[in-house]
Amino acid sequence: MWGAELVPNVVSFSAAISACGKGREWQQALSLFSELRETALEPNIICYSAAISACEKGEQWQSALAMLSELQDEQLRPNVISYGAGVSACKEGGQWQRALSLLRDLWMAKLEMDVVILSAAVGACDKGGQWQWAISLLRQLQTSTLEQTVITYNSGVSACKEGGQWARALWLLREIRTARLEPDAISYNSGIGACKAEGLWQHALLLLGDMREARVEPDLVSYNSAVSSCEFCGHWRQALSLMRESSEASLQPDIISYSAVISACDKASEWEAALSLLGEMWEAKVQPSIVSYSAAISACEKGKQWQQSLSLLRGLWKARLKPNSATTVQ
DNA sequence: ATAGGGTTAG
Repeated sequence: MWGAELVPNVVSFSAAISACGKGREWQQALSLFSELRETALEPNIICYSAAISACEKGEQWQSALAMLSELQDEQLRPNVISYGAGVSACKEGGQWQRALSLLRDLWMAKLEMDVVILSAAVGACDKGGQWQWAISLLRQLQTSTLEQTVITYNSGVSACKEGGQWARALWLLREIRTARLEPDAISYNSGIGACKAEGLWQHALLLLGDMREARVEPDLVSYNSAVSSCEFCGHWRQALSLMRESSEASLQPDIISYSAVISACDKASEWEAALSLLGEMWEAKVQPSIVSYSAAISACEKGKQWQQSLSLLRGLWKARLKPNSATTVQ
């Protein structure tokens, strides 16, 4: 552009910054922004929003918020788009208080609230472990004139799950229908995930059944979540049988499926089953990870199979996976 | 002409 003696304007800078954001090149986006500052051009709200979004995609919540305050210093008014990118950046960084504070700013600026920014805020509460706030935001949505979406509910179910509020999670799952929306696989999967608590594996299985009945095909995440609830309860046979069931449903068990079942074996001190599953992974061309190895090693240790533990540790090294603190042989 | 934001599994 320079070579052709064409001078980029604010529009070209905005487009370029946005392109960097989409390509996950946040440093590049910010350096373009400082380049823009060195010209006689005045960055506008669109440039700023593109830069904030690039920070968000690069998980740089501090930079995103810095840009948001900088644009206000420049006497520019943030709009829903700038705030939306900011809330999302806070969500990624687990900064739920800051996300809520941006929501308040948006309200104070009398800007129109929308369902996506509210969902992002619910997501921030989810990540920040604030299920009460997540529910409170969801209630705000319900009493507003905004069109509700299943995604907001999904974030809410997930927040309850993260907060260990399984009954509330399942209650919200039911509320989706009350709101005349159709729960999708993610809704059910979050609900199944919420059943990872003492004695709740049967609930997880019931939800799998509910899904089929509602003609929402369980996917690998559904099965893996159910396996995980069995793992939590130490029901390794049930966990294994669920993994087999997923195969029959043409869903190839992946690294997460195997790791969860091997962890279930560990919990039940079933070292032989753990080892056999680890071997099966190789056959299925699923590369074991540090998680699967750790679980198998722990199972062997519980069974006092020191030789096996050592041999697995060596296998870990050979696979060039760094052992972590969970893989110590006493 | 140029900007954007939401959900699930080890």
